[in-house]
Amino acid sequence: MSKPSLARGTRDFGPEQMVRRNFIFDTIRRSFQRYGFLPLETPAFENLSVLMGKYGEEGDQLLFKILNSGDFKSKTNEQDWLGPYKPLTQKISEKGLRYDLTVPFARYVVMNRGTLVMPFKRYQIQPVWRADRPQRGRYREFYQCDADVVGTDSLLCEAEIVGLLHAILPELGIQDFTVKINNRKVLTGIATMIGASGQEGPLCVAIDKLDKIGKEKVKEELLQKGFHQDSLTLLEPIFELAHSQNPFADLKSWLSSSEVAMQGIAELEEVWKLVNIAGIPNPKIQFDVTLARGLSYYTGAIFEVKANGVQIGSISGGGRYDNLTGTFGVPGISGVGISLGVDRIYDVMEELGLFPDSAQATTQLMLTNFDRQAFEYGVGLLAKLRNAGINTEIYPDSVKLKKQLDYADRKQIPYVVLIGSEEIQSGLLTLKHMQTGDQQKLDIAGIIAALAH
RNA sequence: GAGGUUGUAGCUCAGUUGGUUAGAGCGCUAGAUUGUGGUUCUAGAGGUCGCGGGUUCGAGACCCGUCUUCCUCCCCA
Repeated sequence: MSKPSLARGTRDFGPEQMVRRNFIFDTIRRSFQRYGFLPLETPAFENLSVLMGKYGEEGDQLLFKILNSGDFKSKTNEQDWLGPYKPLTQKISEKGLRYDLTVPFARYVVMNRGTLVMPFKRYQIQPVWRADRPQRGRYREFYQCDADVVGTDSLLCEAEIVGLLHAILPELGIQDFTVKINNRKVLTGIATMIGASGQEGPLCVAIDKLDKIGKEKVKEELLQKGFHQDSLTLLEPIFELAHSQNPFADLKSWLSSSEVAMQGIAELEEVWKLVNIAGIPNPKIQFDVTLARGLSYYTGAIFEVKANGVQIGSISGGGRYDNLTGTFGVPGISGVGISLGVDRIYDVMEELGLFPDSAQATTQLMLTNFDRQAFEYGVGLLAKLRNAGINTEIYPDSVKLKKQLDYADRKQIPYVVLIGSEEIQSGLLTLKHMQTGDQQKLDIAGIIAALAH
């Protein structure tokens, strides 16, 4: 009785949207394969033990948890229901919807490490779910397109990611974008340097907002989070780096005492070098110390891609994680990957008017029919036309011609064939071009020839 | 998770300080046109006013709750 509705933050994709989305998926998939990545799919939901603790506290909260089926209540006692919700959640929910594709991938690698060809390169295009508040460009169900390499420390992988992005985005029509790159090791070094070792989490979150809220607000936030005034003084050089001509050199002199930071800088320089050798013309990469990213598992390079000229969050993000498989008991497998957000890319393309109009019509030719006899005659022609490579359909009811033509018009079908008793007798069918209204009498071979080119 | 905002026909929206039978445009259906769509004309169908309570003689309008929309935080694709 009640009106149907969509769950919050979810959407249907109609035929028109799907044609466009498939264009994006196909483009991304083609490039992934061209770079040697193999396809993988994992289940929509995982055991919570796999998911929990991988995305930080915030992430755990944003996980969609699945209520145990059956009598979940029987395994709890009265005290569970009186106490806080988190311990109770653990007792009544053991599974959750995946939050990203990287963690399930790490799980897969660990479970199949004996059989995988290392380094293992996989791509994965599937929806993920997050229980946060929907906004523009933010949904509770959305698709990610991931490409990851595990089992090698080579910084070529980082450079290849830059290459991938420079292959995919322009092919979608997105010419003006920036690949922001940073390295977690640099951030770790900075944290140690200012005497806030181990505090890079909150430090990153605050620094990340520099270009949004400005230097003073960042300092304010850090003080609130318990950083000492001395730390802030030591942190001062970071604010100059944003405008630096040669940021790597400045970083090196500032952080010379930190071994970790120096390694991070060396990695960054190597990535820049490899990108140049790889010959990507005019690479749109930018070093950004303030780039932090909240996902807690990153340990090396960090990426984020912004489409310029639109008010939509980042369309892609990624980085290197040294110990993601370690949390599943198999340390020492380093990985690096990138994730493209199809839904945001769609929004960007729509805002920039990058979708071609034509992509929509799939039917090229429709047969009309005036009566039962014409209907049967038309049905008999379908295979011939389709075998000739023409996307063909016949109107399924012998209703008024007006209605049939109206249908063809609305579906933007370019050609219609009129079949009546006259046509059946002569074998000459009327081919009508919907846009111009031109009609000509042709036999079936003539129609196929007319539509062939 | 915090704060704000929105919801009336399939769509976009009117609806006065609470007052009788809730409107328009577009779209839809049928006809004008028994073998010709996109233009025009005519007629028609379509609404538990998001949902649930409350105030009132009377609620689309006021109050409370809830869901949803969009926005700012938080965080992210």
